[in-house]
Amino acid sequence: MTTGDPDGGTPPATSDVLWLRGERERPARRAAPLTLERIVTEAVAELDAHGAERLTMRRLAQRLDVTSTALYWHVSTKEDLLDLAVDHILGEVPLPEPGPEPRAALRALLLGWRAAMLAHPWSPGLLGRPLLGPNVLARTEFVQATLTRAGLAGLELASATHQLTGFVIGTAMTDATWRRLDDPEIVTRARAHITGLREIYPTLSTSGFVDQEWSDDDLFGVSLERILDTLTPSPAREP
Amino acid sequence: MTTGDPDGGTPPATSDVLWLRGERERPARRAAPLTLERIVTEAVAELDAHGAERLTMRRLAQRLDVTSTALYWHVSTKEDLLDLAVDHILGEVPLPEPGPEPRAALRALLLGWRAAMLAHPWSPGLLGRPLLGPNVLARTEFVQATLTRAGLAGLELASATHQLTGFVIGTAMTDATWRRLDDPEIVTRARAHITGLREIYPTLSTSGFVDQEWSDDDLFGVSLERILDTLTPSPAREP
DNA sequence: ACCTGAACACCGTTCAAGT
DNA sequence: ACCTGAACACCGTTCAAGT
Repeated sequence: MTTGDPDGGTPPATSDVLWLRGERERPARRAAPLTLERIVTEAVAELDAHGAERLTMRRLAQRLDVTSTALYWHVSTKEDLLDLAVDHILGEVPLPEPGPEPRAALRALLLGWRAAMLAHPWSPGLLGRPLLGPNVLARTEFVQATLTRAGLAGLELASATHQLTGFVIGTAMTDATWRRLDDPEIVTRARAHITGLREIYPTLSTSGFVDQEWSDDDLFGVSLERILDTLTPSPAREP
Repeated sequence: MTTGDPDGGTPPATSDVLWLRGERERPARRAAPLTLERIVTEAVAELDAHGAERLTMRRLAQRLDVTSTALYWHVSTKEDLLDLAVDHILGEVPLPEPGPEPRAALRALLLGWRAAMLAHPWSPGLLGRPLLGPNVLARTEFVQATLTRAGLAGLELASATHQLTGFVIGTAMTDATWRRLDDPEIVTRARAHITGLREIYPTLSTSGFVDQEWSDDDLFGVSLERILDTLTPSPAREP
């Protein structure tokens, strides 16, 4: 291999001399080459910044300083890109050490799962496509492996997995809805709407459903413990 | 009030005589007047037929035999229309008689909730907006009222509501994904994809996760019972 | 191999105008 | 009050062409 001499062909015509070329004619090398990874990372950034409805191929391309059509060399469709974005953020979910305590491991994983989704509140709404990315599957594998270690099998195992994943996804979906609102006043209006219909919604308007006595994180926390209670040996609870 | 004589003014000019007007000149009265209700009903029909991504204001208008811009007189935005569609199908969920058996009432309501969503598999994906329609609220009111009747209050009530609604929504979301697929072969391919990576997903590929030993409805059924176990007095179960 | 430019067939929505 | 028609400012995606 020779030293870097990329263009060993005929010398350039004298009409093209480096020192005579204007500043703007310099290679102006792109900050980084366009790769699938850069595209996905930037897509996530755009989604975080402006939400799902504002992500367009053209805006994303602008961010990456290329033509929108250039993206199609790396990704075959916008839907594929969204699938990649979802799996990408699920990669942020830490996989706990598979220690000797299944319950703690499950709790840690599911709290992390929820945290990742709510950190990117556009993500729960994008879960309506087959979740088969490596990061999702790794997390699901972890859940099932841990449940197996806890002694579950067959229908009990399947049901437990169903319960846990359904629960994280469902609550993330509804909780993300409220976190995504740009106008916090809508929450107050929603509350007023329900309490204003006290006759129609007697329980909702008086049960604390509309108050924010407990945060959604608190609620998720205690609910998760209740579910884990039924799946793994648990500390004693009063009936 | 006189008998029907809508136009009591000057008689029509002789150049305009009923019997001389061509067939095509007849009023050609629209099948039905355009109302918000017809719009929503037809939107649901279009969604059922072709899915969420194919619903456009123009296609919907065509279905209703009007201009797309006519819709905007009745509905202020497409998003509002989708909110209406979601609440509309939730109206299909039967509200059980609030009999003396809370557990049976909850089971019936939640099974109905799931059934309605899966009957319109585009709906779970549209749950990312504040659910404040009358039909959703009525169902949520029912859940909370029944739980209250079962003796829950305060944090326990809030957590139970959170668990149940999160669970139905989350599982409906993932189950609808697979029911929406036009190509059933994708399921087989998904299965093959996981079992093909047996080293990476040892549990998933051998636990029955990919087999269809239990239908998603079966899984929902038993999981729901497990959750209800923790919320209401339940028949004895072995530990 | 990788990117640009032009083009196609659409979108949601606004608004003046008709009846 | 209710609907049409034209128009605006976009979309995702394809494809020939450049380097």
